[in-house]
Amino acid sequence: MIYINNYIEIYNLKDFSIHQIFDCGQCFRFDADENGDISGIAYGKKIKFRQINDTLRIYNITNDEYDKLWKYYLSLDIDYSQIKRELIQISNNDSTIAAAIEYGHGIRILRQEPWEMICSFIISQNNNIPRIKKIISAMAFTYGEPIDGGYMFPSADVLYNAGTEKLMELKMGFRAKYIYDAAERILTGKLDIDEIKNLDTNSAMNKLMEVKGIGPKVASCILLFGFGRTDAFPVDVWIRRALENHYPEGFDLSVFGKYAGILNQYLFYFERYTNIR
DNA sequence: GCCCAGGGAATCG
DNA sequence: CGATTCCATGGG
Repeated sequence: MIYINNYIEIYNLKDFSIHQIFDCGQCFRFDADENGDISGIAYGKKIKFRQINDTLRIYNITNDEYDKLWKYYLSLDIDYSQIKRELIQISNNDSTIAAAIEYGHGIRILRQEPWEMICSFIISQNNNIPRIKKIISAMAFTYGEPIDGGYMFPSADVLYNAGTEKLMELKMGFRAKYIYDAAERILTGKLDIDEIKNLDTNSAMNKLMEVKGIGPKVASCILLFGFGRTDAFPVDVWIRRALENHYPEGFDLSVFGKYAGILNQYLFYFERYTNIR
């Protein structure tokens, strides 16, 4: 893959760190290389990011594509400074929340592709990040359309036609039947991406949880990272630890409303990388 | 309620 | 080093 002066640049970025964004457990198809650049595939395109201070260079896209797609993918249409102020104000200057926001100052929630997120977070259950990445990579390599520099994430159609036994060969174990069920539901219309987009978050959770292998944690990850639902609050082991450690008396999630999911990411990243055990 | 599924990473002794 | 634990969900 060669990028010949084929890039755009964004200047004066605030609340934006490409390394934090791609290292907070929301995305499984991007990796840092030895230069610190981050490359991967999304929306059927291989792209590469290079950030130096408050300038971001994006290789392999045009300004027009940035305006139409990648700006939203990176949530650069959202004022995170304002969201941070609101979170701190709502929490009455809670010291943990302030510290978590300070620590993960450059995190943004990516708006990724819904079907890929459904599969990715089904695969993620009871699993660790290196292996999740391997399985998703194998799915793309084996069943995805080839593009310049890699493979697209495969459609529900090809995954369904592969069948559970062939999916098992990708080392996804007992999750193969869950992927198969999700693919079947997409093909038969029992699960409709556009319908989910129009449901309120609670109804969308329930709809997603009709799929075998999707429980509350996986459903809220899908909504947060694949549908831009920043009110979804996935509770995984790190969030559970964060809440137990810092709020032993209990934590009132409801007051954070539509930004609870963004707070979730600050807390996750803070707990994951600052607290040993 | 409890254990297992399939596997590799992380952590322990 | 080998042994054990971890991980989110559903089914027996």
